[in-house]
Amino acid sequence: MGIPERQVSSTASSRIYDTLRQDLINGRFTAGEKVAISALKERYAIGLSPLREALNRLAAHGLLIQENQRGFRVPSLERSELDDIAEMRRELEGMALERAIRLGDAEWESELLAAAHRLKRADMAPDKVEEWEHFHACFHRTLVAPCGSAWLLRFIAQLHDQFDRYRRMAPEAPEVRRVLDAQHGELVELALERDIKSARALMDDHIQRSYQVALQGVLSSA
Amino acid sequence: MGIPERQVSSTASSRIYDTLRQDLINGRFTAGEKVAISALKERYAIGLSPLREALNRLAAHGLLIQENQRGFRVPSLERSELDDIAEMRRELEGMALERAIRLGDAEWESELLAAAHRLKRADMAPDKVEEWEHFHACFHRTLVAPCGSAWLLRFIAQLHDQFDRYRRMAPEAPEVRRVLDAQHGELVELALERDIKSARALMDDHIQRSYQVALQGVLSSA
DNA sequence: TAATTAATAATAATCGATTGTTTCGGCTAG
DNA sequence: CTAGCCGAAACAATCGATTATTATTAATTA
Repeated sequence: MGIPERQVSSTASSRIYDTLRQDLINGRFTAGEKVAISALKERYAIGLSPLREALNRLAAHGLLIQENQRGFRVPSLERSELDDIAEMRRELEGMALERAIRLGDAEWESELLAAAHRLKRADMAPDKVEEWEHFHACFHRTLVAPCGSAWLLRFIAQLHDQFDRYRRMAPEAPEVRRVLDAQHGELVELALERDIKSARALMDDHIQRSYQVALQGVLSSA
Repeated sequence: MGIPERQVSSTASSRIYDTLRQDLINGRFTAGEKVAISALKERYAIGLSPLREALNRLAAHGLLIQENQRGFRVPSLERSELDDIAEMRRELEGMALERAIRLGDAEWESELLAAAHRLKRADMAPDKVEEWEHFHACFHRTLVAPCGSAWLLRFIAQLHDQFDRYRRMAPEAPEVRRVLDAQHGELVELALERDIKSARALMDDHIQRSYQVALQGVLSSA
């Protein structure tokens, strides 16, 4: 009753894919280590076939490295790669934000306000981090959603996954965190005012600061 | 010999992946149709497991659409999607070309000249199209190769796959083809002269013309 | 001793069979 | 007629076992 929901059915493949994706982003695997497939099989209590299908997908997304006849490895964390990812985020999210501000309608404004509010209210306490991360990802996705390009959004999502691998590895930086949180609100304001130039500049600064935080993770573990 | 050879071993998975990728790009599957897995199994004489792993990878790359419990479908060809892909190509390849011209060294210049020459000499006769396509892809890859961003190159490669699905569906246009071929040579000249502005403009025009050609494929089949 | 090869263990990849879900055609009730 | 409900057939997903390849260790030789 109620909603005639589609998408009720999932598969073991896609469930383990989601789980592994989260665990990879959250750094629950040591960077650079080889993935022991049969160990995963036990750890997640899943069959080999769906597991291997998920690993193949993750490799295609760049969250794993696949080498013929020798399985999968977790990509190592390299400063040069973080630089690349951050730089691409600046370029692509800047582009997307500009377009979103041009194309976004009233409905977008509402959803953006809602997403920002959810994020602001979310707690960052250790046991609530997952929830905060969810709202944070949602906010950034909503911000650029009406950019008009499915491919641009796809690339940005991929870059976020990569970036978060680094960010979550980094030590906390409360004072930067406060600035970043404030910027979320400011981004909404500028978006509503349709101030493209300032919004892009702020987004650039936002990513740059996040980058600085994430960088500590690479530097400390190197 | 200097280089220790790599990639000697392949797997059934990656072989069928390469084959299917080519066949999808070449339009050997009807756009929008459901993929009959067991039919592919026969057609390519391959087991279910490697086949499914390949399909999962292709879906992650955007060359197939995966729906839980109902297998895989070949994406349909939509004008709006072609517009998106072409626009993204303009943005990303323009960006990459600019950086490549800034960063490319003498070795790059040599490889670029070589790639352009191979392409020029390649025959476009029906039975040699595969070879021409190979050299064409190589040329464009070489052109932007030293841009310094692995992620940018990855995105561009993905867009090329998508774009080519449309282009190869389109009817031949010999007079546009001549212009496009000439532009390859001009792109090399401008790159060697390090004329960033003109090179970007020409690349933009090149993609725009290719887009016009590819568009005929969508319009005629619609 | 160091290098090379042979034997063995570990594990990645693949196969064949089974299970579970969706689709489709006919049937029935309203 | 038409909407809804079986049951059968088709097909996607998954499992358990097997094969092929790589990694490790021991043995052998220069």
